[in-house]
Amino acid sequence: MAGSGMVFWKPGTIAPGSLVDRVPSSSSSTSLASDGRDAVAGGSIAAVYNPNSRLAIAEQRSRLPIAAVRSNILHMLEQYQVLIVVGETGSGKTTQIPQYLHEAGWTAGDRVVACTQPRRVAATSVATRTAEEMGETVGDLVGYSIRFDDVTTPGKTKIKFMTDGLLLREMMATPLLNQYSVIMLDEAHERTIATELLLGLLRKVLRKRPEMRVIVSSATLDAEAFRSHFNLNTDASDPSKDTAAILTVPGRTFPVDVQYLSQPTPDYIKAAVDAVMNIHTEEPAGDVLVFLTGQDEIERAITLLNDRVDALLVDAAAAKRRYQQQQQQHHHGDRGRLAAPPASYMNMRVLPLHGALPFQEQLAAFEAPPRGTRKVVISTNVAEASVTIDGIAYVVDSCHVKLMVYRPDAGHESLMIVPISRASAQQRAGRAGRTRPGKALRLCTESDYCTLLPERSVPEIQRVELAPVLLQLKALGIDNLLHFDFLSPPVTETVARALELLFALGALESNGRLAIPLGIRMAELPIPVMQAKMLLASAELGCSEEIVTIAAMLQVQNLFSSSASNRDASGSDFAASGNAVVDAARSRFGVTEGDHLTLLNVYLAYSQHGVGQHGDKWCGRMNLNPRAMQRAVQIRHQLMRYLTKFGVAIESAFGKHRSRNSQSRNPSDDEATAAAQTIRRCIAAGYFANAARLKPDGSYRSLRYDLDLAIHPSSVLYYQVTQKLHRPLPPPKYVVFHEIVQTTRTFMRDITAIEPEWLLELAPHFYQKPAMQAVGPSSSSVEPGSVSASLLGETWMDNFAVSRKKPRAL
DNA sequence: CTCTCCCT
Repeated sequence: MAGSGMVFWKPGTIAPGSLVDRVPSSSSSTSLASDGRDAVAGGSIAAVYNPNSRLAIAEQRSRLPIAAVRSNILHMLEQYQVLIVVGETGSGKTTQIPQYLHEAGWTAGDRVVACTQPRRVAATSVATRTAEEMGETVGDLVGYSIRFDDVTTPGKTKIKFMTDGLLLREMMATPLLNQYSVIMLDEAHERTIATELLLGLLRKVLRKRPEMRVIVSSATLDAEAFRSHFNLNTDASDPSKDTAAILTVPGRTFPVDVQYLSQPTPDYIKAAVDAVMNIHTEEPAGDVLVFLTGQDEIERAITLLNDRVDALLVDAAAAKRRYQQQQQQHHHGDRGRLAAPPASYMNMRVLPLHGALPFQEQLAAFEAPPRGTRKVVISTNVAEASVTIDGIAYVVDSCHVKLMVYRPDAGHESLMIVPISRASAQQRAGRAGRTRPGKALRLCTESDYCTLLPERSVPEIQRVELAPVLLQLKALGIDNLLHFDFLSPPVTETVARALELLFALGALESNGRLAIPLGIRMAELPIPVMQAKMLLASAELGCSEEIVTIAAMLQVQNLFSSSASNRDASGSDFAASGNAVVDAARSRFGVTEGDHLTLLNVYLAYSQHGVGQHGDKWCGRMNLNPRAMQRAVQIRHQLMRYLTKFGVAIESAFGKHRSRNSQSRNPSDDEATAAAQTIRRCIAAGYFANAARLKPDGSYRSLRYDLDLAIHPSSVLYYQVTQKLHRPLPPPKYVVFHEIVQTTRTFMRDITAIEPEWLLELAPHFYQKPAMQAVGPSSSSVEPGSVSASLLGETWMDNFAVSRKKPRAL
């Protein structure tokens, strides 16, 4: 048999390595024949040394469901320019189709086969697996390309896995994607924005490159929509002229028995806990995966579950004692009826899984439990598609998800808990059937499942703010957005809002064309549009050094995190103490100017103490997430390269304010204040459209859409203006903010204090002074921010305040 | 008194 220690080589070539452990056997020679055939067809594998056993791989390859349609795929690609492959999970399409294409000669010459993935981990892991199957090292014949990690060799790499967003970026440099002979859009049914745009753009490219081929891998539900999107045949009566076709490949997963509640539940967290306990006491061994919507729900469920397990163990111990006593009495001649021996239960290990967890704690959810222990992973949506946990036999699904939805009527995003789609529910249930038959319980009634859940999820492009998307399209030469072939057209009002913003930022001319060079540069920068504007404005304000750092820091999430040990040490209540630790960590770097300068502080401290030998320890003490910081460093380098490309000098705000003699010493307080002011002005230059003014009641009002806003509790300003400080500071009169998120209230996140005059100076096209100034001193003699709102009342403030000009119709 | 999840 082909053990994993065996070594095989292609017949007719010189075998590499030592002969010591090479034991020919009859079974290996038969399989070598089929193996050899593939290798010859590939034409590029010279000698093969594969410690993972090339033979076993060849057998596995030929057994995959997709292998049965290998020749169909290759033949259909001769006839049709676009092929929709409907392949259920486990069909092997992702790893096999690129290999088939390579073997069939689609990579001859300089040509490359590309396969896009919605996620970075998928691109890397699938590349690794494909390379292994081909007996290659990743980066040679098979490579991958994701942001900050390009593992390909130009001229040598023939099969390239990449994120969909990166291929979209490549189109800016090479609009016809000339190096690629075939592009496979994998997981297209997920409808990420990048895939959505690629679908529209490739339709154009295919007309100009008749020799090119596109493969779209999709779930059943969307296949016909993809086919008609790409089919250029207008004559429905003559299918022989079709240019796109659908091919269905069976999947290979195990059956999952799906069950529903008999009654709807008012509390799916409690229902989930009941369900897990039921599985634990009634069902055979096998791990459980529970889908809830967020961190707080997960922590609540964990507490409830651990209590229930404790109670169960106490009960079981008591039952065992009673039973033993009964048995003893029985032996002593008591003739009473004997109870059945009490059930003995496995141990249970309950683990959380969500994005805010430190990396080490995330890993715990993937570790196999000890023998005799049942693992229960309580997860957010990450476990639906982004990661796979081995050994799951039971799924408990709340049938809800937390979703960010842009609301054009309100002009901001909303983080809502909504029912999932039936497509999502199927995907979640499938997580129980990857290695053996499984069971799934949906925490809703079957009739609610059929009537209340939508068939499929709303594509991302229909629920996000569109400014970056439209800017990208403009930069790719799509001037008339109305004529672009969106598979799912975006919401008209969202388009209007986005164009309005792009115009206000100066990225678009009044005729709707991309402004040169500002619009092009903003499109090139891989950051949100307001930050791109801020970064480019820093060139004129002389603070690019600091702004590039702030821009990089704004890109990373979960900067602060508290490890389990921190939480345990600091208090009894799991969730609350963890938050307190994070709050304390944040306040350590906090400055009164707000979150952007706080982020700058964090970065400066990190670059002094957080790198090198004891760097991670320092991060641990500061409750900083080292991976997030490393990513910020990478992003900062990338942004620096863009600035260099644009010819922007790297200047420090401190350099500007420091006198010639004082280069060596630390800046004085005055100098620091002046530098901070320059930086805040620059922040306002990018974020001017997101400005808010303090009201007498202590809340804020946005200038653009007249919304009532609150400071998000993650902001240093929240910390400073509440009783958390020994002596709370007065809240700033005017602020700009990075984003609005509506959850329990409408919050501003990432906030910086500004002066209102800056809005008039930096964005005179956007803001005006009010015509009427009823009461109080003239605006030029008194700084508005210095006037106490509570003293003078809101009417005065309103009359005095800077206000938003009427938006210009586009 | 808060943090679904991806991507350039």
